[in-house]
Amino acid sequence: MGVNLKDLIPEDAKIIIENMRSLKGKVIAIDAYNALYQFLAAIRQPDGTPLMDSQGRITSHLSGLFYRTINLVEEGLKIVYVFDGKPPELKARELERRRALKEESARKYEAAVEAGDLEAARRYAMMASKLTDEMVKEAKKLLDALGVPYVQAPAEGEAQAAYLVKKGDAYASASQDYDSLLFGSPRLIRNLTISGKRKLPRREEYIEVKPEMIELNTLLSKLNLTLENLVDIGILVGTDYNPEGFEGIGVKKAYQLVKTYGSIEKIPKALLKSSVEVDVLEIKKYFLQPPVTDSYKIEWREPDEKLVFEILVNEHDFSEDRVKNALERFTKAYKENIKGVQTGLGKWFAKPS
DNA sequence: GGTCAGAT
DNA sequence: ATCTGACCA
Repeated sequence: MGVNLKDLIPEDAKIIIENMRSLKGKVIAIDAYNALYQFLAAIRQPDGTPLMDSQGRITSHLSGLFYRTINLVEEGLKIVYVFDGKPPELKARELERRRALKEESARKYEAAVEAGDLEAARRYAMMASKLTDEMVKEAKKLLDALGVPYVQAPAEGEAQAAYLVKKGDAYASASQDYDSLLFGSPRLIRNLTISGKRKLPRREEYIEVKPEMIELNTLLSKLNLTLENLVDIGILVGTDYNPEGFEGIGVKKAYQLVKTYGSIEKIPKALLKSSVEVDVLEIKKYFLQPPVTDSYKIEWREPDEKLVFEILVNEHDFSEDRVKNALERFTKAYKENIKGVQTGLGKWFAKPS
């Protein structure tokens, strides 16, 4: 779920990316869990059935990962995925909340199928989606075959992605969630896709969605806040580490409280009612100093087309023609946009193939 | 979510 | 050239 800062971000703190070319050559650290989960939830038939191979294994996440990665590389972006590690103990309640929600959704899905309500079936199937360890493993395998790098975070992927951007190893983090901003990412890109039509939930309407970038510094100065203030606001409205937030506090009140008292610690306890015990300081510390690692290498390699074929076509029944065509585009894009412009000695010593 | 082909 | 909708696995 992540922290909901949507209504806190002023329109003029968003940079709408009208043309992907403006990101050409930039390293973008994509929150892998966030991307895979969205593919898994969205790539389904009208009745909610996901794409599956002949052995009944779900392939929606692989389809999304494959085609979107190719599109982004074709636009000249240097993609690196960041995978979650072990979730912190602080997240236990949120994980339990999600598990319960999925269980509930699975029940509602069955009921909707029973009632023949396709629309509801699809909605609940989406909500019931569970990204398994096996799916994550398969995704990493595909990335290895494509020569697209990924970083394994020790804990939260969003924190590691933010760290890559802070260090300058990536230009921006990409996720639908705002958490990487709280983890201090200097730039966050949301809606990072090429084809920008999205169906509004519960409506027969489509809206055009364009990628948008939020710069942390711009955001903080527009709101006249420090990063610590922003973290405090996040905690007041609720984060993965205190999903309940505080009673009656949304972004508006949270902003006022932080502005009035200077920090969450100084807000009178009487104003902060919560159904559960919340260790505010621990959460705050987690956002400001999350576990991250320096042991990663971000290098793009030429795709191993045979291996990609083996995985997608032979193992998972993707159409040979489609994969072939997509790989052709990808290899061409790799050569033009990544290989040709990679710095360092690598290219001089690259093995002839 | 993304592709592809047919319609406009 | 852009849009629509069926299909993808």
